[in-house]
Amino acid sequence: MTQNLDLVFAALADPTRRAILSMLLEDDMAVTDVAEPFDMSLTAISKHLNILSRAGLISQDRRGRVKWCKLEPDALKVASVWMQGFGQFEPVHLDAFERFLKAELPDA
Amino acid sequence: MTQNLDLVFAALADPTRRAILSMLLEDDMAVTDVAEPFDMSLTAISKHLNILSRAGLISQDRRGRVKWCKLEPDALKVASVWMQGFGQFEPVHLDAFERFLKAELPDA
DNA sequence: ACTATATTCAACCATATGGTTGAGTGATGA
DNA sequence: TCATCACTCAACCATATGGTTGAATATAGT
Repeated sequence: MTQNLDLVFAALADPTRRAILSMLLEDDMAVTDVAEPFDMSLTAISKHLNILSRAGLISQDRRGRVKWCKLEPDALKVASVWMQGFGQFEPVHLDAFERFLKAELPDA
Repeated sequence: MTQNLDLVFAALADPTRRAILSMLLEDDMAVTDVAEPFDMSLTAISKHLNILSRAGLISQDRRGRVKWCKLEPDALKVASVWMQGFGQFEPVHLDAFERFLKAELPDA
């Protein structure tokens, strides 16, 4: 559990990896396409993707020679809930918060 | 900005530092008192506190020979907002979210 | 003045991180 | 079949991280 938080937060601490996550928000992508906008070797991107994968933030599905990367936003929830223990984000009210979201974002 | 996210997420990636933040949730503490429950040198804790401080997650106020550490939960907000860009946490609805919190938690 | 307390500094260590290059594997398609 | 494409592996490098110890600094109390 705490290990998972370690991995998630560590994964998010790198700007390249955060950028990758943002890209995957749009659509699933192949490793080569993920790498394209970065001024960095494919190997480096491959490593970043592994780190994101081990943290559970993405899943990778190899189809033929192409490995498709898919965002797994649920993995952020653990971190999000942890943070809600601080300041104005009270974990007690999570249920109410989710009801609120359902009402506000019916098709999200 | 992105630099700040780097520092905040990196600071949160260590279990000792997360534990320290949880402790400071209760009350402000002196460095020695923060260190007490950990099986680790005072120097190590001092370093952790510096990392938390540089990330803006705590402030340190030296009064005499004692340095008081204070939680700064607002620093988590940047990270929290960033995460809301994923999954069910839509940044667009932040204002509505804050109105919701004000209504649900009048004295938080 | 002296001693104890609170904290930091400096130097060091082992391991992790983020990057590189060059070679290797395996699927695709002409 | 054979070249190409998508990706990974292995080895390496520089720097960062998380920890240690022993000495240093500075305030507080007697």
